[in-house]
Amino acid sequence: MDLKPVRTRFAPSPTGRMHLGSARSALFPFLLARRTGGTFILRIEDTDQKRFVPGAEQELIDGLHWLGINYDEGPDMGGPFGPYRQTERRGIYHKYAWKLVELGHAFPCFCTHDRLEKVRQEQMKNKQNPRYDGTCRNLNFDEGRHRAASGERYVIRFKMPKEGKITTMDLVRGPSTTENSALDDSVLLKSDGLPTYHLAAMVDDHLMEITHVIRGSEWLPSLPLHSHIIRAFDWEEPQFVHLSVFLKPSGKGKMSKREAVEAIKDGHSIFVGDMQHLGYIPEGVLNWIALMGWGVPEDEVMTIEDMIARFDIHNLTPSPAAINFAKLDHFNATHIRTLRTDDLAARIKPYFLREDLAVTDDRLLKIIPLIHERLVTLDDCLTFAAWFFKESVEPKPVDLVAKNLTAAQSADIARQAYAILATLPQIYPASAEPPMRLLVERLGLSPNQVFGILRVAVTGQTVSPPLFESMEIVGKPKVLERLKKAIALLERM
RNA sequence: GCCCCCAUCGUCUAGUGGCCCAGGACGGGGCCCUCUCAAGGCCCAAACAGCGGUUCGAGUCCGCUUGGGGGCACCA
Repeated sequence: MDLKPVRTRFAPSPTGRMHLGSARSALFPFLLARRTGGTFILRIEDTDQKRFVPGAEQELIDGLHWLGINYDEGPDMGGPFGPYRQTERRGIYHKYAWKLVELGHAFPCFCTHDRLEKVRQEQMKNKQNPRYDGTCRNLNFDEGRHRAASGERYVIRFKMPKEGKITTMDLVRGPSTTENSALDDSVLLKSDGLPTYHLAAMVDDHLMEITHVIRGSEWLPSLPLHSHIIRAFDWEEPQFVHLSVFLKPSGKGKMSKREAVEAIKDGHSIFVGDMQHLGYIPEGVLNWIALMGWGVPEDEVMTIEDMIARFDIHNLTPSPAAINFAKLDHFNATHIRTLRTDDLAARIKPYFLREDLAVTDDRLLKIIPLIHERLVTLDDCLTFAAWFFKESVEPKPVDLVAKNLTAAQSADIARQAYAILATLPQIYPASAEPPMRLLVERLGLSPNQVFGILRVAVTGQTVSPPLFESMEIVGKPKVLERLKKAIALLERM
């Protein structure tokens, strides 16, 4: 791969929540920039005042920060090519739009919305493609400038050539040729003075010296327009890469708003902002996102550093990718397993606190080794270990009855276990397990039956970390107290 | 309706004309380990959308069909 330092960007519009697609649109240009020792910038494309959502920009910034996708220039930190928020660059676009008019590649258009709408209806009725009808296309330059200066409402449209064709280039799909006659006189500058995406993005990418534009494939159809704009200015064209879209898990279509909300009920989400709450760690989420649309020949479990070292545009895949939450769980669990004990403890603690459990660091550190490899998401720590921080547990009596045994028999076993454990100075695996196994043998039962009773008695649940290690942490007095309670429960059945 | 893009196991993908009776990962199934649940180990099932070309030879190149996705705004 060519390793000349590149300048790449993530240019979201603050119109909603940050989802997987946005995250990947940020990740890949970030990886390319880091791979080549280049620069990655964040630019906010907020030229649509109607769809603007307050707080969306902050969610974007928080999301990037959480994922570890750090940018070198952006609205919150500045940089040599600022400002990085398009509404703050209004004057720039105005200047360039009129420059294009001067160059004969664009024209001011004074057509009203109503008239254009009627024309469009007519065209649709006649089964024609809806297009601008060219009314203002050949307006005299001075007249146009005069009418605009006198306060008449206008937009500036690109003057698309009527004939000829243009060949565009996408790095993962190769060249593509389009007939100019299929293209419209698109609006570049809106009547509110702000640019459309087509103008703003091209101007900014040029001014900010972007070398590689990595963006969603929804832009592919307008690439010919973008190429035309760039060539009209006689600018150097950046390399374009269009990422495939994400499909819903079934692979049938994009995920709808409703389906996105549905997913959260199953503990899954397509929104970056929900991930932490759901117990996902950035390493897992990042690995998952990276592998959708990127074919990595080597080991698929990667840290962000691995990704940087391996990233190559030529391994990007053009076909749409279905979201697979099972794979997210896999990567999350795998990355959790690589965490150091103290790191995991720090990450897990908030989930206990969230449930108002009295966590102590000391006990938490002892518990981690018992639950570490059992965690798929961080909040799984609650299902395995919440009981460690409770004064008492409330086992269901039926759970205390061992398989193929009666309540009375189970109670008797519990009494015998109690008697043995009570004689020990302390309870820990080496002291408690051998005598318990002897008991199992003497009774002619399976370890599962006997240990099962003890597990439910001590932890209050049928699934738990290893029994004797758990007992050690809880301590002898509590173990005996809980056993006594369990015996009482069994006797009452 | 018009334009554009895509097409290998259920899913994400490897594969750039012979190394492929197609490899890996997730998920699924089985076995082992085992105090539950995990983790780990071993094994199994599972795909080149179809049809025509090109070629000595095609998953790999070309065309068509089909299927899927995206776009046709003073939204991005």
